[in-house]
Amino acid sequence: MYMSFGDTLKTIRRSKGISQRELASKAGVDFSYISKVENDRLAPPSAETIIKLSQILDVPSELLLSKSGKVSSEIKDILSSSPEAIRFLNEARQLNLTGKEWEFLTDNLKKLR
Amino acid sequence: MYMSFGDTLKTIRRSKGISQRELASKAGVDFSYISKVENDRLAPPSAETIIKLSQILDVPSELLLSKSGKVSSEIKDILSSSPEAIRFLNEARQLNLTGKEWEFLTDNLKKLR
DNA sequence: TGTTGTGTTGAGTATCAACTCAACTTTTTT
DNA sequence: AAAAAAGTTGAGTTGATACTCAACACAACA
Repeated sequence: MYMSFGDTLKTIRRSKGISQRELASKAGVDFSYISKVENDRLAPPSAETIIKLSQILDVPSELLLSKSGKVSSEIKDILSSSPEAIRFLNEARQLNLTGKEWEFLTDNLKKLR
Repeated sequence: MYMSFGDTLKTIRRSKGISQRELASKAGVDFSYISKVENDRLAPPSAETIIKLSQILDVPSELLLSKSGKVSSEIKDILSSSPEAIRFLNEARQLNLTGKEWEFLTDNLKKLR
């Protein structure tokens, strides 16, 4: 069952017992903005704000980032670093890898060095 | 020696013996826009326009995309598809892989299936 | 019951991305 | 040297992104 960005944020926030106002002020945005985002009345925040929210809520940022369709500047950096990295991702796309397979690749990464 | 997006585009275009006006009209943008981009007076075009330009110039799109800092919608798709893919890239970032290593990973990808 | 905390809504704003259009200059060709 | 082609520049436009601010609603608890 698919959960939107808004639903996901709302669920996490509630599970941590923190109000929209508190989350918003810690993240440096208006609380009404959080409300709208949680109800999918506005698009997800910027990658940077999503990362802040994740830190405040103490969840891995990949969770919300992946639901947002936004790309962090760190990831942009690595894609800027080499055409080969982009090519790798394009190849990977055609294989439609599962989460488990990505994890396998992450493990393999360590063996590379 | 580093070449900016603009320099790269200009060099490729000239090597193909095609004018700004011709490139622009084929890509569906104004020629003056190409001029400014080539001289780095404007930021690189959108990922989609970069891909068009690459096709017209008959070069792999990764070349210009990597210099642009832009991310194609295809790549965004795969990052939206799983947090594990994002995690993989973040891990890879810390290793600061070389082009050769990325190519190695691309080859490995095929063995995965 | 009223006031305090929490969530929702509408309308508006600032900044940026990705360009266009018109005028001009420089270079190349004949 | 004149004309045509190619390139440059400034100023402006359009739409999206990423929000804010003020007003209101609702719920709960003292």
